[in-house]
Amino acid sequence: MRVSREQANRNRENVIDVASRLFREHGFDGIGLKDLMKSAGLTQGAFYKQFTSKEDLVAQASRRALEGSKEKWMGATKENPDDPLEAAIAFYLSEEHQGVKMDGCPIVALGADAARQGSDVKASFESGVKTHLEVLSKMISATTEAERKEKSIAILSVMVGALTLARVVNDPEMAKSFLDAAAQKVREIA
Amino acid sequence: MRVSREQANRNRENVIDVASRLFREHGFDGIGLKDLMKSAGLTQGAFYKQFTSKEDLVAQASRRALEGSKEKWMGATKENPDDPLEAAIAFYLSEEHQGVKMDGCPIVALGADAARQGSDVKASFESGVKTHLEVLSKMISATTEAERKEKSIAILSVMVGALTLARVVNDPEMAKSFLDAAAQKVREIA
DNA sequence: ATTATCTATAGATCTATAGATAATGC
DNA sequence: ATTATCTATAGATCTATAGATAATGC
Repeated sequence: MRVSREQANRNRENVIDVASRLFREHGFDGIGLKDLMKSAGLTQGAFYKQFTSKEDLVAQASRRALEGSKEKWMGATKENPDDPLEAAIAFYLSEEHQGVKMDGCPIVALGADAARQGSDVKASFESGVKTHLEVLSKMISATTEAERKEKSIAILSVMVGALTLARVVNDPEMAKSFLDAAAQKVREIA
Repeated sequence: MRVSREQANRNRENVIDVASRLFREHGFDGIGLKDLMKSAGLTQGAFYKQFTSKEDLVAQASRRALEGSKEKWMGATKENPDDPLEAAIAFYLSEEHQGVKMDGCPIVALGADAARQGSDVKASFESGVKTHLEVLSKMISATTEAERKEKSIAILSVMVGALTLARVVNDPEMAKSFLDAAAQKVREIA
């Protein structure tokens, strides 16, 4: 039953990866440790040798999710080096992103949940938001650093807000109009 | 034990009011029917004579919360008829609103939760978001109706996004910088 | 007679822990 | 000898239902 240290580490990383996806899909309170561990190919009993509590996993999975999201943002620069912001708009404000929460932006999928959590979880979000803003700030034009910061915050806010709005309505056309209006304003702000 | 029809109606409305606040504070999954009913001065057993399921209450409490939020937006016009948008900025992008979820914007407090719910809950949010946009659209300038719509969507998105960001970080100064940057951009957009 | 609310409970699920097991690592 | 994982379970909590109670409303 016991596995090697390396395997145990792989297992732990896998649990964090799985949790980072399932939390985004169901919310922190929407999925239990039993199902999480099962999805990672383990049983619930193995959980507490790896994590001190569910909140511990919540914090680690949040960090993981935000790191993955930042990677996606950075990928936009690679995909379209001449206009990275347009590439970011293309993936972030897309109908696909609206539909697929599991692999999407954790700020939108879990922002309301995170606001109710303790400082460990918020620390994961804080450092993730910070790096998002850093990546984003390199995609835009500005004459001063203050302007660059303000623009980055505004753009991330528009995108987070518009995706949130798009996801809470039934009407797909209304949702699309939110994403499109946000895309247009992001271009104007940048 | 039985109460009059009028009292029963008052009780039901009270449960919806209480739920609209406690859901915003704890999330749809973060508070149970027992505590909800207790906060409304009733016991859990009375719940199912008034509601068909917890999801039913979730949908009704969401509608109630969004109506209250719209009222607050409309109050901004009364408070500062010359510049209603500035009044809206003052209450929405404030540190107080960042701190108090229970009476705050349900789109921010419950957006991530609502995205996971069924079409009844989303219908509550859809009609609420629509009316928010209508109120907001009267606070801004525009040459065409399309521009007015786009601006309204962008402004609501920035505000929802910035408040979300402000609530998921630990650092109060960072949070304030999000609210301030958003306020500035909202003024520029309008 | 009807019914809004109460107490009580069924049955499922939640987090966390206990003890057994079997493979690792010294 | 240590320990990662397993099965099993404790104790709390969740949604929903059942049946009793007492006041309303006809």
